[in-house]
Amino acid sequence: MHQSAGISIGYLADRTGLAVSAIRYYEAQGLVEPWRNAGGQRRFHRADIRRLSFIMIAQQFGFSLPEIRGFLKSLPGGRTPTKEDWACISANFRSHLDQRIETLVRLRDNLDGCIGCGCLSLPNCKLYNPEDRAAQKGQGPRYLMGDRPEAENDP
Amino acid sequence: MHQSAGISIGYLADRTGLAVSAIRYYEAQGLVEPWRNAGGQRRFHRADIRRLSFIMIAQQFGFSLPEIRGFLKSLPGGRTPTKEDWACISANFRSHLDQRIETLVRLRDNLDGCIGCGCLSLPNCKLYNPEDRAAQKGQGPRYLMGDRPEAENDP
DNA sequence: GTAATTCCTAAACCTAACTTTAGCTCAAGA
DNA sequence: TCTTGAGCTAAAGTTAGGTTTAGGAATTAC
Repeated sequence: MHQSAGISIGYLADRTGLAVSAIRYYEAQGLVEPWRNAGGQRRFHRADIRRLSFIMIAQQFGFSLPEIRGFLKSLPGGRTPTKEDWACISANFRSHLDQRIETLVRLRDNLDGCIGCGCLSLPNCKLYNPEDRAAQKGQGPRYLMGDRPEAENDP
Repeated sequence: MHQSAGISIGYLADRTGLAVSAIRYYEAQGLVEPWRNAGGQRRFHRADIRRLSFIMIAQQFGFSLPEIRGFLKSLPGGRTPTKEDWACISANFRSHLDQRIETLVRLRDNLDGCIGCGCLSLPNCKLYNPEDRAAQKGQGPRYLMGDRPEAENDP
């Protein structure tokens, strides 16, 4: 199989707009796996241009490199990914994306209640509701917007 | 004016769910401005509970501390913020939030074209379009998804 | 064939957003 | 009063996602 010489890291950098150092960093993070030529230099598959572009796009959507590595795991290791491989990974990616957007929209809508009440703090504020709070990412404030159910004015 | 003794950093931490060290860090970043008591300990306004909660919420939406400081600048310095003050800042915040969500949705819709074509790379992919690319945050890939208009198969 | 690029590694450095540590002071309760 | 928890500062450490630097080695261009 005349797998060809592969492309150099510099060429890959030119084609993707990434810095050479970033590509080496991605390799260290297991996002791309070049081989080496006789002189020890990295050689990449032409398909890695697409792979790295996918990484850049996913980053724009706020996914971390480990999350992106997870997406990329579904791509075949031995051969060049086909249209179908990419369609599959894209669909998976898309569903995570939808989730992310929905979370933001829900938080925004909750915030709307706060703007309506004009104080960001009353019990009728939805961000204040435990169930809504549970949906938030990370730890979040224990008592959102500064009030505990019982009191605003204890010691 | 019996401005009261103010609240301690530990109490503020308990009420917001933030670490004491985080609150001190926010002070260093100019997000909150406590005064000191006779013994040199920080004292906060009760209204700072709300202020810090706002910071936490804005962070969940992905805003940086400098951006959040910008939002908070519209709050009055001398007096405790009123309902109206908070309504104003919330509206401002909301519009930035809308922008952020729109950007994500637009990117997602562009990605849909790619999923449709199944390859994440053809010229009919919208992420490939210079105008759409211009709308992206950050530098972004120069030739998105791995193809230049002219060629997939040059050197 | 030689000069200019490009590439290599390892290690240090960078920013954001914090946390941890060390050593010391203040305040609150029995 | 005295002990213990809470607070103070300054500096160093941490994670993510890289970049920069230093000192060589391989490639490419003329």
